[in-house]
Amino acid sequence: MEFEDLGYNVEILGQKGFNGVALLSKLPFDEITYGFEGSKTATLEKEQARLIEGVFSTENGVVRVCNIYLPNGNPVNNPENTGTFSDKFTYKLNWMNRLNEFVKERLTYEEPFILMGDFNIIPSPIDCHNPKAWWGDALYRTESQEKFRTLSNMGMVDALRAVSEEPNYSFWDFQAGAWRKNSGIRIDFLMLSPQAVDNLEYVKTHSEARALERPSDHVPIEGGFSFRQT
DNA sequence: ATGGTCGCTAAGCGA
Repeated sequence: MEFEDLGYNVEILGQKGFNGVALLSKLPFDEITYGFEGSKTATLEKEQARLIEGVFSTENGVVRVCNIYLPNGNPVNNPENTGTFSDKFTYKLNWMNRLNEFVKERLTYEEPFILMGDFNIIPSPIDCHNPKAWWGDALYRTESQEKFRTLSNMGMVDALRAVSEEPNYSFWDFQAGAWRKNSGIRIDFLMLSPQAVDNLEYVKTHSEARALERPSDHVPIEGGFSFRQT
């Protein structure tokens, strides 16, 4: 694997052709958590591969980093349109409930904790180019936004919004010339515990990556920290 | 309202 050749420690939780998350680290992993179940085998048996967490030791203490791929949840309604939510949207809401419980526990540790990844949530109108077009979508409806807001209510801070009021989109669809029209959305975040916010130096959205050849539809969000002695 | 574009994997699905 080429990332190992570059000196990274690599941990992956993946389901080929479906879901997957990974962490690369130059520091060794002290602990790894695969999904809400914790172990790789239990998680792959019982749930989708959407969460991986590593704990690292620095000379100034521990840092906990969790990468997620939150379910998309579309289409929201059942095809018969009886007003009932689809299995996919229900899975999304339940997954968010479990995430919120997971984060609540992490916050009791009072560690620098970084929760990052594809949240598949557009938190507010400023986070999309055309709010009207997204209304009712699984990424932009009250049920989803409320559960995302629970993270802030518990004390997690949206790192980008701590430093910028500009839209800073992280995703532009491959379809309908979305990149050309700057019809983007901000759905990828670094959410920080208070102890992580205290050490945040900068956040940078690498929108230039969307103009590469054969790009991803997402772009990287870089967070810079300088962890001090505690 | 539909289809628009990708990746994965070899037809159709999910995003």
